[in-house]
Amino acid sequence: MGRPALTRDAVLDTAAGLVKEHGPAALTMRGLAAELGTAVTSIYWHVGNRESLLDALAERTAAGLGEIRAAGRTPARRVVSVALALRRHLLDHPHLVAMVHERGLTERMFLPAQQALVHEVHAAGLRGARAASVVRAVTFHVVGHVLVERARERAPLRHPGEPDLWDTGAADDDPALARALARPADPERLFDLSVRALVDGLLTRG
Amino acid sequence: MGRPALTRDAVLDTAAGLVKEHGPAALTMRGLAAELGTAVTSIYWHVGNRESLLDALAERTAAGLGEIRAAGRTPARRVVSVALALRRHLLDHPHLVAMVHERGLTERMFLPAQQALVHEVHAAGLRGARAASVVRAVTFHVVGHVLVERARERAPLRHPGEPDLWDTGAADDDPALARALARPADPERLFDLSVRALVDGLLTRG
DNA sequence: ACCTGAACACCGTTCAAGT
DNA sequence: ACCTGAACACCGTTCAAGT
Repeated sequence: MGRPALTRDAVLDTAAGLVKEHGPAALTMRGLAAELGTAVTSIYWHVGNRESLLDALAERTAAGLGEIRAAGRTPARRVVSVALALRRHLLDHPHLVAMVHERGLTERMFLPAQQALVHEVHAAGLRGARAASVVRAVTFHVVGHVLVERARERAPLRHPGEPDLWDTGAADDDPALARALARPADPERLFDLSVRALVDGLLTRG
Repeated sequence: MGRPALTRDAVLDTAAGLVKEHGPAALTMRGLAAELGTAVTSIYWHVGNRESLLDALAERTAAGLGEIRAAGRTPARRVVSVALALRRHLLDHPHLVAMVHERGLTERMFLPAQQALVHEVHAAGLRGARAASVVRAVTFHVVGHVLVERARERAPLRHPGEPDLWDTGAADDDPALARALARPADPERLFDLSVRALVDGLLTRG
């Protein structure tokens, strides 16, 4: 009767739930204790302090990214498909990924994806340090792009007068460009364009 | 005599100093008041609350990025040179830039750089929405790359057993690749490689 | 071994009161 | 118009005490 015994895993589970829903900033020790139905201080016995709780959570999340399968006919397309899948996954778990990222564990998290990329890059005829750089460049690009996207989402409402910085002759004689830059970017299309360009550039260089 | 009158600008100045040195998390209202030699509550009269103080600080920093000059002979090289300069600037002011980024003001901050990029992309013969996408892809890439770099710096000491995930046959028959991926990335070289590839890819596409 | 409440040193913020 | 101290509702963390 009463609550089931409090375990380290139970603490991590409900902590993960809170972070997934409201972000790491919303995870307080007292709130977590309330959710668990225990005293705050019990948590400390099981997981140390808040910092190591978040560390453990990040480890867990980093380990949770499963296999990623490439799709497409050419190596370039297959690499791009991995990048797209990776981006999808990151966007689907924004809070948890942010936590992993802040703790510098992103690289470990991406190990399965990197193995898939290695395979494709080999198929494209690259080997050794050269191939490694390509794999890394692609993962950096994906993570970076998603981070920038997410920052844009968080952006406050546009400040008055900002969009038309591009209208007022800043882009001299190219009104179509001015209009395009005055509009918010379409992250989906932008990502597609840039990974394709990046991968093409990486795979075709001497 | 005594302290010079407390002004909104004085508050922002010393707040900027604290953030620049120790990061936004280290900026407390009480600590700021102590630094200013006033009561905590005086700050509230001048800048509202902590959140709007950080907003104002971000605005300020975003406006502070000056002109960026391109260098090099071909348009591609000139675009790359802008990207390199941008990265330099971001790495030189990590805390302030993080603040701007978290508030989604990065795009505004990069307006001068984007204007330089527009010029070069025009020189490369691209116009309109196509040119706009190239400009955006490059800025996204730069910001994203720097964000990933900075996360890697923050990374804790490597966990035991992690580096050799690549040694133990994960990268089948390419030991040079395995060695390269087991080593930490060289961000300088990686950035150079990836912007060049990206810009090449973007400028040569039909 | 596990859980607890009390206590400490911090936060940001409000408010009534001063000049 | 500007500055103040007291007070409130929060934090994370430690510790002695319970079972």
